[in-house]
Amino acid sequence: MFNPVQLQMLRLISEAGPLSRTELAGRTGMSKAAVSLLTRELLDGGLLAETETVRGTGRPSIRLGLLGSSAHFVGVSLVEAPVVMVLTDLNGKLLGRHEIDWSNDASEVGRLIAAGLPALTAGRANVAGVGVALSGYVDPSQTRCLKSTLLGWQDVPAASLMEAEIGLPTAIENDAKAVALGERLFGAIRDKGSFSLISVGDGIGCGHIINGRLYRGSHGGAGEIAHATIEPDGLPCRCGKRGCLDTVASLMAIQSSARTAGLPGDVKALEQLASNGHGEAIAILHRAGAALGLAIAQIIQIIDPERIIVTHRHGALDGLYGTVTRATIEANVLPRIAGEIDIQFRHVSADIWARGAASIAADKFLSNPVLHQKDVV
Amino acid sequence: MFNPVQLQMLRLISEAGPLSRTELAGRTGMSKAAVSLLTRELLDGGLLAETETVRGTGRPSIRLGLLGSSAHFVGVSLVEAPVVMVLTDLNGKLLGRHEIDWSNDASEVGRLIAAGLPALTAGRANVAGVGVALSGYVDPSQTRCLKSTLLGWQDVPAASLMEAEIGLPTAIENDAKAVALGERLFGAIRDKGSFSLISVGDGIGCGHIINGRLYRGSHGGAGEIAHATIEPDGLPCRCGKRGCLDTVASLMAIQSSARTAGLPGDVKALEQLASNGHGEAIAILHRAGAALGLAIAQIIQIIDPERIIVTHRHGALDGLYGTVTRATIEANVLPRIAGEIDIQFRHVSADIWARGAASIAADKFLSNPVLHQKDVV
DNA sequence: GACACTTAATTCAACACGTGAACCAATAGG
DNA sequence: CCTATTGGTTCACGTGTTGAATTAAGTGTC
Repeated sequence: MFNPVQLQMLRLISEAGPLSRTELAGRTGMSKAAVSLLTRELLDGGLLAETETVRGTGRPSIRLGLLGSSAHFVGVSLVEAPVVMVLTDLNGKLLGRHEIDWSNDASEVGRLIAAGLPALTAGRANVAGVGVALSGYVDPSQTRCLKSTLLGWQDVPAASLMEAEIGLPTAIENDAKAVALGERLFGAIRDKGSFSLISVGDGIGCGHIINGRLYRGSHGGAGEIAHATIEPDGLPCRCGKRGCLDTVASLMAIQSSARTAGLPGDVKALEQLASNGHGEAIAILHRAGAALGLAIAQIIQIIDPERIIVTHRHGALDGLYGTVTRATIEANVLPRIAGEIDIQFRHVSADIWARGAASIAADKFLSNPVLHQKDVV
Repeated sequence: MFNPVQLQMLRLISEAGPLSRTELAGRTGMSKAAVSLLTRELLDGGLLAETETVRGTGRPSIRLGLLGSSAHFVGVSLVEAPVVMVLTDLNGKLLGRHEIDWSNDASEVGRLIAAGLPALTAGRANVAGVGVALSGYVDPSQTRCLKSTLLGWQDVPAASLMEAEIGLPTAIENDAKAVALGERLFGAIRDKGSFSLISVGDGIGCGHIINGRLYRGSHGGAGEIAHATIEPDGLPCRCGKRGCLDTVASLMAIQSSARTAGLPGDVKALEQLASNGHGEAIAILHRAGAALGLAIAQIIQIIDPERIIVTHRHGALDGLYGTVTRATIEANVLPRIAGEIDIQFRHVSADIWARGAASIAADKFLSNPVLHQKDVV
């Protein structure tokens, strides 16, 4: 339908915001004549719209922006209960939110999603696709779940099963990878650079964006730092190994350690105790921070990204845990690199998974912008 | 000069060996008509040649292969003394070898290279470029050395300085990255996949090929596992940190540990002692293997490559060291991933650096196949 | 306020490139 | 010797892109 240069234009505008035709000509390397023709098709197709006119010397330039309403995306988080569905537009703007029941049966999930769609979309048409984030490994085509312990899946064609119920193009992806892509496509870091996003929650996940593209690894296993060995001969992990990052630094692990020590499992309470000088609380948080920091340092040493983003909920990294994490990164990365890397800690809400999932659908749409029949249901 | 499709054809043939025009049409997506025209230019330009005719049913197909002699590359290893220069053709075939004096002055190195060229090339024309491998960080344009402890360089425009003396396009690259690219371009793994190459020698280096391309990292620091922390609170390292892989697993570190224990510094001798049950020798080698294995496991968990190649000299990894390395990798990678990854240990000679360096020049040539004036010096 | 100047965007004839279909070439097998 | 089969070439044609000219829409100046 659209040619590769047009797709490139959509990506450029998605990254940089509205651009004038002349700017597009410069960035794509096409002539102004070509841009004029190609953008006309995109305008006619309803994907772009003239947003603002910028005045300077000479004729004002007209910025062309993505027409958000040209396509909507549904993102579903199968990461935890309740299952959150969100609706976004092409710019990543959140337009709706809906919760549905949990299920670990793919077809049933599909039915629940389908049933939730009317409430979510509130009559909005142009839903271009559905993305589902889940904990586990996903194949390169983003249709089969190779393995998910949480869902009890092993080589399940989950996307196909759901798609059969939903009637819209559906793709699945690993939760952390979806969040990383969400940051690239819908978030603050929309450039062609490289970053790794580490999400700290009940578990720990990581997704890499390399040269602007989601890097999934050869077996969908890139970024599996939760089961990287951080403490050789450490605690046994449910994965069968020992001393995995997950056994020390995840909120679940911290909670478990705290309870064993007769302390409250809540991280905030633990941080409070630590700030009052409670030795055991300090030890638990220090150990978690040291482990997470070491793992992040390994990532930096191995792939040297431009940025590291650590997302956390409930302010989990606002206290000692975060401080030790930062200090440990600093101490275990070569100084000349450490100074160059932008490390951000960021609060996020529970909806981050669903938004990331929506970005999976949006990414597919930007590679093949076809609107489907179900528009006017 | 040549269009992108023609460059793609050169890469395809470099990867897969000689291909017929029909095969090229299939792989590039071009029509047979286009391939016929485009290959003719490449044949006329002297880059391709008809190599063999394959008979089957129907008209035999004529394979087109890279004409090795169409371009020659000089690779120089500034990694250790003596400085080795090699001459290769476009297929990576070694055509010459020459040693020159060591210097850490870039212009002087340039003069030494220039002086060595006649002996190396032995009258062969079409030298398209020079690549130099060195220990340190190199900028993305492969012209400036940002930092090299060994050479005492800090932000030195080394490639430009050398080029001024040599009169041929010259590029520099980190040693391990050059070796990894050499494997991709000249070696056994010429596909578009992903692998990490770990080179174990006096020091330890690592280069990543991701989706068929050298991944350098945002600051040229990808793969710096030598200074990844493997033993927190371990021995101090010259980089200022503690417990770096380099302090435990490099041949230098092993040698140093052995001498401290009053044992021979040679790895072979140490392996011999270990196989006779010498406790201290076993401990040193075991510790090295555990460290290297853990570092490789981290790489696998973080980037999930298709392959890991560990290169070593003097058979350093043939004994206990290698055995422990393998076992440690196995024990610290998620089983479902471990089983999927091809891990190879490979003996290499000292010329591997220079050959890798030549591949840097070859890679540039394949992106812009222009032969330069100096041909007929 | 008329005019020159500047930059954005469009139009249009010219053209380069890739394609499909037909054609020629070279072999194996009957 | 004929046919089937596959590889490779030729050529008229169409599509998509370009450069130059043109139109458009402003600002700054005297």
